[in-house]
Amino acid sequence: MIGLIDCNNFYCSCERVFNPNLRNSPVVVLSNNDGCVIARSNEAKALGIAMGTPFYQIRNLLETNKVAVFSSNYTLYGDMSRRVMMLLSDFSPELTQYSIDEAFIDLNGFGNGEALHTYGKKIVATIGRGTGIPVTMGIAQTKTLAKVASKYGKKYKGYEGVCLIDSEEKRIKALQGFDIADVWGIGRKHAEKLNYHGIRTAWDFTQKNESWVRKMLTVTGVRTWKELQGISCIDIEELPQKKSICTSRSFADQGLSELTQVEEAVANFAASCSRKLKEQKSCCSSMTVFAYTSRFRMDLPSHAINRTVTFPVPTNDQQELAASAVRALRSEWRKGNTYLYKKAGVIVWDICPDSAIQTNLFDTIDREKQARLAAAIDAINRKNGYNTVKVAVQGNGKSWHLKCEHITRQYTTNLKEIIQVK
DNA sequence: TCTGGGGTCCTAGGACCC
DNA sequence: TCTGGGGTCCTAGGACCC
Repeated sequence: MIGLIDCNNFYCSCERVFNPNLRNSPVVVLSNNDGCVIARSNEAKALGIAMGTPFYQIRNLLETNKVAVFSSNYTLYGDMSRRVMMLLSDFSPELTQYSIDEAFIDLNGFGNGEALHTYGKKIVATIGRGTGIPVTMGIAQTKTLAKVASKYGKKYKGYEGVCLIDSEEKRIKALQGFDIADVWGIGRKHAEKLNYHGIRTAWDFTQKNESWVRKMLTVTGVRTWKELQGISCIDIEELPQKKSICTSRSFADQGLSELTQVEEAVANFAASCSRKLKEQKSCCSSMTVFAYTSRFRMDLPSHAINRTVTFPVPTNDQQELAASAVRALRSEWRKGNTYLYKKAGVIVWDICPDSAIQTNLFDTIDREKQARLAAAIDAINRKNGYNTVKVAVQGNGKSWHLKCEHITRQYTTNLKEIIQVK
């Protein structure tokens, strides 16, 4: 059996831990730049606030209903997630973290029926007590069925946070009452397609034959189809290395029009990619720099910059990445350019371990010297904070900024911002 | 006026090889 | 007039996830 532990309305719950007076009132958390709603408490969902709604469109609704609004505080959420996962790891030798707020655990050998149910309740209670984050657990034979179970667990209070699908009768009943669009792996497009063919519930879907499913939804659809029947076939490995790493941001208000502004942004995104590469001990061989105008402003001229460069030798060097990103941007920048760029980013690809680098006979950089410099810079930054030492082109942070007018403190990761008791 | 960020996997089609 | 057969590799785009 497999258990799925899913934190309820995770970002909202994190904020509530430090603002307990909000425990029973509506809360939303906004995306970067205070752009869209990306997390909602149950009370906020009940007000009809949809996921992804632009903030400005519902500002009045939020005020009228006294909804607490927070800018996203990823430092806080990341740390709370770490705490949840740490507690959870005590309950099973096999834990696979699937996202910031979800993990699968292997429950084989932990009994069945009532015993398993009791064990689940113990997990939910322990995490709730240890972190203040409410979680729901779904238990079933496959990951996809565990997802189904956890949705039932969230929907009906009677389950007290743990829903178990452990018999053929329960499986059939669960699938018959489950909208196909809510199945893990079935997105909007696939749901439309299946609806068109008369499939409304997960059960309807399981009644089709394999070749039909393959034709409609390719091999990934077949996996979902099998999993719903209790045949486990989705493997989620702890990804040892990411295959691509991206850092991108939207810019506040209308966007940026000056080359120097976008350069500064792109240099910082490249530096962030360098840091992420180093965290997973890897280097990249190519990089894409992109910038584009707002896709919503039909009244303004639109433009997209997208340039990929390759490196002679795989690298994670902050200076090399930042310099290359800026060069790539400049090479695409049109003279007299007056576009308003709303978003930009840097992606690094072709990632390999930093221990297995193929050197280049025609390399012009003294890599040993550069590595010593980078190590010195990293050491200073580790001690004094990220970006204490940086490349000049990264600027002073004044050329562009993110909007985050409702951000809370870093309660758990910064001593200066620790919670105060009156 | 204002509309997020970061990933993975699969397929079709083009370029290229002999 | 008529133009093969069988591969591999790469990329862009579309689908999905949170």
